[in-house]
Amino acid sequence: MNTRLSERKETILQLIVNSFIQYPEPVGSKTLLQRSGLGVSPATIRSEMNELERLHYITHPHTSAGRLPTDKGYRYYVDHLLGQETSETEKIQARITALKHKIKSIDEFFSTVSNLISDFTSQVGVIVFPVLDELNFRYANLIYLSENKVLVVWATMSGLIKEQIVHLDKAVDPELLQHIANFMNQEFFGMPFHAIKAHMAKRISELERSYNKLATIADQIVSESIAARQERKVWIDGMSHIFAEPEFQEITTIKPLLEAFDQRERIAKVFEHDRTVDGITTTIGEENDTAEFKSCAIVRRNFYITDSLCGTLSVLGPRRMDYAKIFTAVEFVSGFVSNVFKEEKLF
Amino acid sequence: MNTRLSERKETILQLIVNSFIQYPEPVGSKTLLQRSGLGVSPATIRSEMNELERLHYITHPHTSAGRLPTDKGYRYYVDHLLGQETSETEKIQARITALKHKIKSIDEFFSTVSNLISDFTSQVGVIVFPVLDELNFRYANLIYLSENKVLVVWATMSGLIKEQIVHLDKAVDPELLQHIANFMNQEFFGMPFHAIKAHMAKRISELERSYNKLATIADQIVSESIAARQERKVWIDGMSHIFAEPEFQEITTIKPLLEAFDQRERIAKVFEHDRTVDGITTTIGEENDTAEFKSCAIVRRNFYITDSLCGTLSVLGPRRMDYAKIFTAVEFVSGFVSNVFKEEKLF
DNA sequence: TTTAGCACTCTAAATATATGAGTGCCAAGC
DNA sequence: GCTTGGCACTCATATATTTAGAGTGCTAAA
Repeated sequence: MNTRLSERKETILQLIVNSFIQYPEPVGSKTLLQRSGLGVSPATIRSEMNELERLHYITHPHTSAGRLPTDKGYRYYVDHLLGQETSETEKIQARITALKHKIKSIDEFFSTVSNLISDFTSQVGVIVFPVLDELNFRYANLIYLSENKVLVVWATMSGLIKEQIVHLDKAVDPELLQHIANFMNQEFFGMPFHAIKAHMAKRISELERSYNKLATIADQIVSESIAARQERKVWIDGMSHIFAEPEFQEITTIKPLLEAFDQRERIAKVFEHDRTVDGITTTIGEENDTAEFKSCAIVRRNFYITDSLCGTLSVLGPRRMDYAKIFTAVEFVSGFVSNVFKEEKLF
Repeated sequence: MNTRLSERKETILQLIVNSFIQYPEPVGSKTLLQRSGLGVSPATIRSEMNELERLHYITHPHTSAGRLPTDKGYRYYVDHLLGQETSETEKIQARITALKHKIKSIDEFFSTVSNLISDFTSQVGVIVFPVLDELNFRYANLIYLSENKVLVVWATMSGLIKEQIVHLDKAVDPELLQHIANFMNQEFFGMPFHAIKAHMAKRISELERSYNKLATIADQIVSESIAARQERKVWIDGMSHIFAEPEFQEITTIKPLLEAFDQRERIAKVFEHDRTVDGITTTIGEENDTAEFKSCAIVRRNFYITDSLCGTLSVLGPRRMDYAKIFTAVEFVSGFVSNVFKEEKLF
């Protein structure tokens, strides 16, 4: 399975993949020879191709067509045949540096970053930011809307703001709300949101005697807005790049993709990444669990907010992608984002 | 120009538009006769059609094809021939009522509403919410990030939260920030954001002597985050409905649409509406200024936040739309949204 | 092991043909 | 003076036919 191909087979596979990435048509032995300085005849190439096909690295759509890579072929290419292509790093670096001084809000920041990555790669850029749950509490602000409606504003240590309306069972007045807010800000500062519910439960028994009402309401606010199901934030950019790809020139192929992107919550799950995975991951074609993306490849890379917490930056495109270029871009940009959170202390 | 057509011409135009809305093909005199109980021969219909074509209400793509409405035809249809179709109002009403008790945040609320309207109409739903500028100040929160970086959180009276990072020219400490926040909250409460800049300028001369530093920094925060160009919020839902429309079955026709939707700020401008316009507005085909939407129709309706301030709820679809159904949906849903802001005092 | 030669395959493009829905116009009829 | 049946004409769409050429696999010789 994991055996290495002969050197010439590797070269030919690499040439086929490169050719197919550049020109979206199956390539034949003769054309391949022309495009590379390979010192053998078409017939030789053909017999090697025959072998590669037998091993399922390449295939051809019909008898008289050229060869193109299979998922397995792409996989081998990505794992073994990808030369470091450092061509465009300066360009990326330049735009990233320019960005550094313009960060205005997390929302705008990620919106810009997803645009950046999509621009560099000419593919769809997706960023998934972790749920509130996994972030740390900075402060809460409670705004009186009516006697049983409160607008709750949560701020995280990393600068994310989340607001939410809570319908209370008991009536409140603005003064009591202020007390509750003070209480929360004292109690929860720096605490991860997921720990708050439990902390609240512990404190409530102690409090109930003296501050019955305060405790009950604070508890309801925590239950309904922190403990309730939270949505991850997702930024998607450059969906129209899909139209440039020759494999997506028919509505029947584009439609499912765009429909999938209409479902943000699902997209968040698909593009999220295990936080323990460091470095770039690629899933190619059938390796993707999501039906809609089985004709695509996804390149993912975590960026880090704290040591234990991360978001994911991804690129989605056709299997026929310039992986070298995309790897460089993803590596750089995700590194930049991690930096913003860690070393630069921008948030 | 604004003259009324003869009754029979109106009937025929109406039949043509209705037929074309239901079946996306030009309709001929014979087919039209079959589909309607019109008591005249095809030849008669043909001569009437001829007349209607001479008056530019209908056209035909080639000699041997049936007729279809022009923009002018649709316009006449929308202005004069639209019967009240009250068929689905209960269904809409039901889903709206169910929604009322689940409002959690402005973001989620509009995300749900745009989904609702897109669902009812089977077209693209767009909601534009006014810029911060036009809303009223509730409170500001200043969070110390580093000695010259502040996270500013603005809350509006209507419950919208906006956060922004400001890079300060002068260094601050958390205590000073707290003073500035207190100052702002006292000074600006209830004031429309667009008035704050001027108010600040007026106060700064009085203050400068005693609170030099506070005033300078407060001024910078106001200038950089309130006075700076603000983005309207936009929610778009149901873009994949476009794929169901027969006039958008080729990538060349879909691509420009989706590319336009990638540019949020532009979309906001296109779908925004003059606040003085009350009631539904329709722009059909060439009536749309935006090049990308000249093959579409847009139905817009303002909803009201205060007497002088409003957002817009719109539906975008092909010219060949079921206007009656869409008018009903837009009317109901925008009415509901206005209600949420005004009478129900949810925010 | 490599290669030239050759018969064979199959798509894609180009061309030809047929179908039929729809039109405009005219002369006859109510 | 409308209305209508009849008829020649038009033109997009669908189907069938042909052609060109890129590419293959196989074989036999180097």
